Amino acid sequence: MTNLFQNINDKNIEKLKRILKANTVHYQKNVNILSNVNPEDFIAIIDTGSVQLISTDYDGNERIIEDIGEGEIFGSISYSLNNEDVSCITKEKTQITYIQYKQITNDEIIKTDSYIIFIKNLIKLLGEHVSSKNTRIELLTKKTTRDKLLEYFRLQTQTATKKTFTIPMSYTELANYLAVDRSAMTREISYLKEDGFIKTNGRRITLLY
Amino acid sequence: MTNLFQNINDKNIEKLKRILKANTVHYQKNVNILSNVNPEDFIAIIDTGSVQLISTDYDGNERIIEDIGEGEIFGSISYSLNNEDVSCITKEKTQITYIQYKQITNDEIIKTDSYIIFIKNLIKLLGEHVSSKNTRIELLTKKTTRDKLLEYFRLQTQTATKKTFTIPMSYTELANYLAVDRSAMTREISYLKEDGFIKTNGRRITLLY
DNA sequence: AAATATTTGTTGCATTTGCAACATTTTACA
DNA sequence: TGTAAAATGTTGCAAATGCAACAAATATTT
Repeated sequence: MTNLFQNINDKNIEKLKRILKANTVHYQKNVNILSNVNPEDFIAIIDTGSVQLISTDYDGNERIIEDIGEGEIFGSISYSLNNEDVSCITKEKTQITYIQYKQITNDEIIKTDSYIIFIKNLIKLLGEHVSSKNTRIELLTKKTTRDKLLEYFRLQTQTATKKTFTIPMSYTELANYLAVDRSAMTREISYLKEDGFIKTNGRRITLLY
Repeated sequence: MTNLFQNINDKNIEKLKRILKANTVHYQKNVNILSNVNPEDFIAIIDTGSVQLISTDYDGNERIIEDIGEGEIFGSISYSLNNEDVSCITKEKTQITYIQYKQITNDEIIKTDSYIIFIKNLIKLLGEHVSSKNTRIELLTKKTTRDKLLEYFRLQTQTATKKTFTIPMSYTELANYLAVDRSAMTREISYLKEDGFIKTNGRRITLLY
């Protein structure tokens, strides 16, 4: 995962942040932070901690749009607020740096040495963003819960070629991510165990095929 | 929708393309173009025409990842090929310009006047990409076909505040986009008509609420 | 450490959905 | 323009899934 300031030394990061008029804010846990942000286009970088973007529709149903962790970005370039009621809640103590979108191409910054690296990082980061959205769409378009789970498991093991892995979230969150009913998902996981596809130990899953 | 070369005059577009070592290729209809592209990271811009990204899983099921039209971009920054078999098929006669990702920050280009505008356009375009993915995810995470349809209809009318609109694709493609069975979707549309929610005339739909 | 909240697992039941197999209409193209 | 191909509409049926209502196990907080 790319970090917005990777390959830039600390001194230059500070310089960039100053020229970008970056604004760093600290939050406690469970704070709704979007209500504090001015509505202009911005990029937010999570320095430490994590947040969750949640939308609430007219029926009051909450839906997790995105989980955002350390080093990741979010903001108006990466999602539109539509008509929906989107809130952003810190999941723990969190530090966030805000950059106004329009500052990314201000007169001073384009003369800065590390600017090119910064832009490269930003473009790469946005690309990774699209890629992770595509992954979720791939999962969401699977027809059955079983197919969603098996594909999710496959993705978890494909990089490491390992047959055992630990899911990086709770089963409740996984059900949300896959957009299935949690209890129905648990049921399907039981069937997968019965059918000899997997073995589980808490959130640790071993593929038997 | 942003165009990668918007706000740049033709002369400068040519200059940029030259410095970016852009490569323009013409294709006939129904050609699999990804097989002709070298595997290095690239951005592809559709000058004219349109293409469809299709993945085929191990079962032979085809799934439309994305429809890409005039002025839009695709390529290795915006999706990863994973382990899947992704092919890119032209839907009509199509002209595509390829840019190597690494050229975006080459030594010569960063001295070019229109570079900043180009970068701005690229970042905006990538943001719009993420945004459209988010929209689809929002739809895919709705629980029932009815909810998916009603939300899709709402999104179609929200900008124009009109109650009537024409869906920009076939019902077959819409079913794919929403990841539901086509015939079941048709059935649900019938129910929506029965229940007085909508009125249809081909692909022209009027909301009655 | 006790109390509270959250997560996980289970299951009956009703609803929703995919699937299959059509007929019909519309569109593409040779 | 005629023919083939694609899109649309319909419906019975079986399978998958959401929902509800729990109990039990973990985690978190005070």
